[in-house]
Parts: sequence; C-alpha cells; structure tokens
Amino acid sequence: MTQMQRQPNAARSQQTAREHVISLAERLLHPQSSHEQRLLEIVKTAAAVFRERGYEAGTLEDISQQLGMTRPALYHYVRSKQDILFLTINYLLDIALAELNELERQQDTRERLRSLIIHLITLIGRERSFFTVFFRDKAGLEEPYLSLIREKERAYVAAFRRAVREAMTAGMLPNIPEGIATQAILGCCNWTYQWLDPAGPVPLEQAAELIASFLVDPHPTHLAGKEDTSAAVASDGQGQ
Amino acid sequence: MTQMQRQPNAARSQQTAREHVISLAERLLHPQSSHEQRLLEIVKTAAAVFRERGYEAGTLEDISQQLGMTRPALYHYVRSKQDILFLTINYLLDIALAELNELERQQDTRERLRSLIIHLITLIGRERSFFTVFFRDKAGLEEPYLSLIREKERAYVAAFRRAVREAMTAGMLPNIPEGIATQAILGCCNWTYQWLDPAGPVPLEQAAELIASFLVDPHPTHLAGKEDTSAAVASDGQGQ
DNA sequence: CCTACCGATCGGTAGG
DNA sequence: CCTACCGATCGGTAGG
Repeated sequence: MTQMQRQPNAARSQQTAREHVISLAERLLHPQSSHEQRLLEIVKTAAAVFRERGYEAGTLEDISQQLGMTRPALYHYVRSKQDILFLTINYLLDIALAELNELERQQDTRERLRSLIIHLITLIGRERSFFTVFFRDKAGLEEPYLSLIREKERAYVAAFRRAVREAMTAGMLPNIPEGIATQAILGCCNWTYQWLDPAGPVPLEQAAELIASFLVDPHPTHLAGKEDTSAAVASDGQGQ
Repeated sequence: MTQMQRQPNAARSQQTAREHVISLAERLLHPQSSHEQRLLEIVKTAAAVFRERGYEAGTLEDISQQLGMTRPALYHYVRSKQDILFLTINYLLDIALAELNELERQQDTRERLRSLIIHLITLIGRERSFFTVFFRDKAGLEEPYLSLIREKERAYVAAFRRAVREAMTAGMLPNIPEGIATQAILGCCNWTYQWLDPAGPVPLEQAAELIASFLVDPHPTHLAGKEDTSAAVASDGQGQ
C-alpha cells in the first residue's frame, strides 16, 4: 500500500477514498491477508466501542487502546472514523444477506417465514454490538455510504416481504397490507436487540421460536373454517 | 436565590443540581409561568435537534439558534446539556403515562389491549422526535437520571403486560410466556418510529388499527371451540 | 507504527 | 435587588 495520508480533502482523494473503503468492505467478509484480518479486528472492536458509547461519543482512542495500538496507527488501515462506521455496518449486512440467501431455498411457506424470523432474532442475539450500531448509529453515515447500506437493507426487507406475502396468501397471517405486516414482523424481531438477553433465562433459540410462533400461528386459523387449535392452548404455561 | 454558580462540581452543588432539574421536570407537563413555557419550547426544539443529529452531535448552538436566542441564554433555564436531554425524555414519558392511565379504565379485555397498541403507535407518530431521542439517545443519560427514566419506563411496560396477560388468558393471543409476548408486541409498536410515516399514504390511525388487528386477532381463534364470542365482536365500537 | 502536533469546535462560564 | 439576556473567552478534546 502506498502512503496517501497527506491530502485528506483533495478532490481526487475524495473519489479514491470512496473506492478505497468500498474495496476494503468487499474483502472483509472473507479476510485473507493479515492486513485484512487486522482490519476485521478493528471493525469488531469498533462495533463494541460504538455500541457502548455511540458513534459520536466513542473515540478512536477507545478503539486503538483496546487493540493495543496507538490512535494514529488506525490510519494505516482506514482513512477516517467514518470509514470504520461504514465498514462495521456493511460487514453486518453482508453477513445477514449471505445467510439469508441460504434460508430462502426453504420450500414450505410457513417454515420459510419461521426460518427468516428465527434466523434474524438469533443473528441479532449473536451480533448484538453490530446490530445496536446499525439500528442506532446508521444515521451517522454520510453519502454515498448511506445509500449503499440502504440498498442492502432493502434487499433484506424484500426477502422478508416475499415470505410474508406467501404466508398471508396461504392464510397463515391476518390479512392486512403486506408492507405493514412485513414491518410489523421485522419490528418484533429487530426490537429484540433492546430486551432479549442472549445470556438470559430463556435460551436465544427457544425465545426466537416462541416469537415465531407468536407471529406465525402454528395452525392456519386465519383461514375460514379451520378448527382444532386446542393443542396449542393445552400447553398453558403462565411462565415468566 | 443566592448565587451558587461558582462551584460547578462541588458535592453539595451536585445534589441541588439534581433537585433543581427534577423540580423543573415535574412542572413541565403543565407549564404555568412564562419561564416554564419557554423551557418547554426549549425542550421541544431540543427534541427536533437531537432527533436530526443525535444527542452527542447536536449542539446547544443548534437549539438556541432555532429559538432565536444565544447559547449562553440557555443557561438561564438549564444548567447543562444533560439537563435538556433528561427533560426531553422525561417529558415524553410523563405524557405517555398520563394518557396510559386513561386507557387502562377500558373494561373489555380485547379493546383494552387494542387501545394500548393503537395509542402507542399514534403517539409515536405524533411525537416522532421525542421517541427517536428516547429510543436512540436514552443511553446518553447519566445517573441518577437514567434510573428515574427506567422506572417510568417499567411502569409503562407493566401496564402493557397486564393487558397482554388478560388477553392471553382469554385466548386472544397465542400462548407464549407473557413477558416475551409483551416485548414482541411492544417491539411491533415501537419500531414504527423507524418506518411508519405519519404523512405517508396510509393515515396514522388506520395503520395503527391494522397493526392492532395483526397482533390481536379480531376473532378469538386461539381458544378452542368458542363460537359465541361474535356478540363481543358485534357490540364493540370499531369506530375509535 | 510512534511522537508530536494542527485547526475546529465542543459545552460551559466569566464579567457586565 | 431582580429578570433576562449578551459578547467574549475559558478549559478540554475531537478528528486528522
């Protein structure tokens, strides 16, 4: 890597800066060189720091100290604090989209929607720091990075929406506008980052399945004339 | 009032500063003097600024400029930026709790839960700035203010939980642990601050009712063999 | 990758 | 003496 730290705000540097961080982002999902692996460590540490203090209040000093390096040394890997925020959020979306693609192959309509819900909740539980930064500090992104993130976000929501549409058509969900139903379900899942403790009394997987059952009734009772929901009611536990 | 601005960090000053801002907060819901009314304007402007830029990035300069005053003039009303954040979030919770108390008188189990859901969603739509600051920047609160806010938050959640418990016992919700069901429903409602545009194509009230119908089935299909609930559905006034 | 710094801007406070 | 502020500047810290 050649050294280019000298002209941070020059016109041509702005363009290359964008290309630079995007090429970094693309390689971060599967880091190969030790340089890329170190960058991934920086991103993970940044997620923890930003989660704890927020993007604005969290400092590069916090990040570098946790990594045992000096603050100026960070500039060997990135060009700005903004770069780190982008890499952090982009890394999360890349993970989510990659895992999503595998789930979409699921054939059964109910199981596909259930899988998407359970996967999202467990992913949030596993990557709590990344999701907190994503949900809370996304607005701290400047253009064009914000647009890039929004595009990936839309792809994720679109997959959810397809599953919701099919489930609703099949009578597995109450019949309301599909966009609203999609956001309602996503809200249920996303909000778990605020309250569902992966180390809490209810195991993450189990909580995710309970929420999925809450949203997508195990029995298609929303279709007229269906009966026999007594099995679900029989397990009446007033727990928690 | 004797002048005490001299020792900002002295032990006794910390105590009076706390008492000072709490007494301000108590009077903000029903401002009487012109001084209190002006403080309320500051709080509302702060909510807009913090929503747009976040608590850390939003400056007192932004707030004072929008109000046509100088930044030092803000210190005639509050003692710190932190005070403003606390007053902002506390004001929102006081509004929410006051309106909640009226809704809890609702007798019918299904309608009470529906009312809580619809009320929360419409309140979020109306007070978008306050809720954004609350959800996103709450962690910026220091003690003891954070604990005061958490207590009011718990009271709000507890009311929701009571309504959820009754609805679940009556078979109007899928049977899962009531704490998880409560958070799932709250998540659905709270997340609307991220996507539900009060000026969007679907009117706020209507969207809120659709989401309520999505969460609490208009027909108690979760209880086995109950057919005679049609009377309750017929008699309830659908026209809020 | 460090030491040694910069331009700017922050929240908060002085005297009047 | 009170209220409602202003112009100027403080100490400290941010990203770079």
